[in-house]
Amino acid sequence: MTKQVLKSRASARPLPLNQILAGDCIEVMNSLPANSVDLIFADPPYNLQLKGELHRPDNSRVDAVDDAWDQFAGFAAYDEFTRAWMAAARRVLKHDGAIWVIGSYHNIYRVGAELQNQGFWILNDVVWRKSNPMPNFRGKRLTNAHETMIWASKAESSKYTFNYEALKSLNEGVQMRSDWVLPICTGGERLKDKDGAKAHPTQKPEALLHRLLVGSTNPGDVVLDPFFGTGTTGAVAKMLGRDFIGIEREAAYRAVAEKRIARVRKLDSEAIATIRPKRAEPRVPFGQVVERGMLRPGEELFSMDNRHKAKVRADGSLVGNDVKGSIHQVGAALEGAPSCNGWTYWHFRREGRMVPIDTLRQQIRAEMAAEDGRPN
Amino acid sequence: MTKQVLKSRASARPLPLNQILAGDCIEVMNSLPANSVDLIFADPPYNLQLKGELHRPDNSRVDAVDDAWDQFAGFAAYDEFTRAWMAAARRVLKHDGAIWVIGSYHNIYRVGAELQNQGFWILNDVVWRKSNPMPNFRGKRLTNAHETMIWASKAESSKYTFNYEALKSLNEGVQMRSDWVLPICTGGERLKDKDGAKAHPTQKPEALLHRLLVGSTNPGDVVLDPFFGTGTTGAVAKMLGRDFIGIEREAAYRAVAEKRIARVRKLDSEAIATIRPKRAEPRVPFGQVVERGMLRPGEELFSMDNRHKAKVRADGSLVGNDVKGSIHQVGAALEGAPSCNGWTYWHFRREGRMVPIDTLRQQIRAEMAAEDGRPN
DNA sequence: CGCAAGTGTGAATCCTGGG
DNA sequence: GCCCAGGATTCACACTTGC
Repeated sequence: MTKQVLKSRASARPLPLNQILAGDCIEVMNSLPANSVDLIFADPPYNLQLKGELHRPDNSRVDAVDDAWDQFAGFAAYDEFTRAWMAAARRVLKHDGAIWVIGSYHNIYRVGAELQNQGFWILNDVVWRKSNPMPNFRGKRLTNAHETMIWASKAESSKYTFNYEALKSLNEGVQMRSDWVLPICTGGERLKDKDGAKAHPTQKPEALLHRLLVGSTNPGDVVLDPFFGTGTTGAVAKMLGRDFIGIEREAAYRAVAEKRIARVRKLDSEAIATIRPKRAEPRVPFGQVVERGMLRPGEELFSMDNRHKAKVRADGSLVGNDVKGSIHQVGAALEGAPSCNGWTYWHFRREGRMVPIDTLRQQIRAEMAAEDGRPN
Repeated sequence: MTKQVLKSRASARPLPLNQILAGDCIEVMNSLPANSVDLIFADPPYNLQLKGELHRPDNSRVDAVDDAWDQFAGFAAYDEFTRAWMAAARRVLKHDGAIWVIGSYHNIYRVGAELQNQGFWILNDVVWRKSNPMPNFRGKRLTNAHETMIWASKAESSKYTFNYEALKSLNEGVQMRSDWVLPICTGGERLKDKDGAKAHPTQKPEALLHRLLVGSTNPGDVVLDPFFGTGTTGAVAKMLGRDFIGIEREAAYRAVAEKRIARVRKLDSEAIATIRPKRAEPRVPFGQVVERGMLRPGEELFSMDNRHKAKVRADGSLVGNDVKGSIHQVGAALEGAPSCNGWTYWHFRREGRMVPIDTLRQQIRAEMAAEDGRPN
């Protein structure tokens, strides 16, 4: 049993969580409360030159195009479509929320420019580098071996979610880059109709959504996908303990997605949990180290290279070489640096060895965690 | 002596070939005859919009791109700038010509949309994946590890130049993809002032231009670079036997570029010529050795017993004693053998010693392992 | 001389909470 | 909103210095 309609926001209307909503995504999004979802993943139609696939927001069909003038009409119609769905998405998104949009060179430049025009703030563009792309059969161009994803917060001032440590961990301890090498969706993951044909022409690999959701959402966040298709976003969101809202116009895709997501089992919370960043640790004033007697007033601290020293004072400040202030301020002043992390800069002597004072902070934090009964 | 003013077109005005023209690129381009250049490479300002200073974790300051030429009032101003230079470039370009524009997420979406708006026809977007990008020091986003290049013909109907076989040969028999892994410009290639400071903040690597010009121009073609900077385009064009026209506003950049290009020696026509190789066993592409500058086109390779030699060409093929082909094919032909492992057969001279080219392959493999050995 | 260790640096939209 | 201060944060190379 998944919760279906639970979360309510400032708006009185509840969110239809973990459901696939039928209909045109613009209309459906406009029926949702404003400022209510944490992340949007959008995989809009790429088509500019494909005949008969492009519709205006009012569902009227755009005529096929092939000459230069009609090309312009094609772009104008696509831009209008983009503007409309993106504005609707923007309204639903929380101020601190973010959006991902995936596309190819056919549409991504229109999309990226419109994101900026609407006030979204691009955080990165990410290249999905396909390890097994389709070759260019006619040999007239380069193998089109990648797609582009744009990651943008709702505004420059948004406090977007970014799980830096989790992605670094996914990347064997090295900071995650903006180029992601992943195979396209094939084999058992690729959904098929009864007759064996692929259920959706552009099904995205779950690995892509996995990395994306781990990196830019937290467990319990609400992820909206206005072009849901066969539900890769929903499947991965469910697995990772995120809530999703899918919107899909085609009944056939909705049916496939429903079945698919029903089969997905949510990972247990231990598996979902990721490394907690240090920023999330409670702040410990250096004065507490002194108060608790872990360091005594008058004791001397040393920089790692032993070139600088300072004396601890009763109020938790330091004094060294005529400089007084916090552990950070004195360290910065002595080094002539713009800033300094005093916790890692200063060391005390114990049994002839130099120990960073950060070990004392970690001790205090461990005690605080034990008191709260909270896992560290 | 290079030819200076030779080619004339339908227009009576001659083209100022292999020169660096001073001034605003829009005015200068408008002074050139219409429909006269074969390729444009444009590296316009990215409009980075940097705010404060940034320091590395070791407190050293990042030398940011804060030059006046990258300052724009906003997107509207940047769009107007883009529209203007692109229209001027379009006028100068032959109907069957093409354009490359490089940028980052800050500007590339504006650029790509305007390309389409002006009627250019995007052929590919190419991702330059940097093997050694600057990290994201604060851990707030993904490492910005790539830049984007858009390749577009003047119109959908253009018969653009694409040397499929040459690029395939550079990639040792495998179709060239839309993602190119190349290091940023450092070391001896990076131009410095007298005081050791970098001469230009955003100098592009020659390997990038090498691949681009081999793939999308022919010898004798005219390449226009309206944002010439310190002249990477001109240097590579000259080496590869293409003519260039550079436009640069800053006198200091022009001076550096002049000196740089004067030092470049044009490869002989045999080295420049590209071939249609028969299918070679794909392994590590020998072309990468050339692209990365580990061996220069024109350099001679020798058999271990010194009885045979061959010359390296720009597309990674060899020519020796009227035999042309891959390192393996030429070795086999010269030995009268049914087959030959070119990697162990061929040697180059360094400091009087003969070194097998296989050491270079091992070097590349080590780098590739470092890049791809971990999940990206 | 070689190897190890240390230093410098690259198109970057790079912090956050409390008062 | 602003100001202030705590304190968190890096990868791949090339080059230099030291033993």
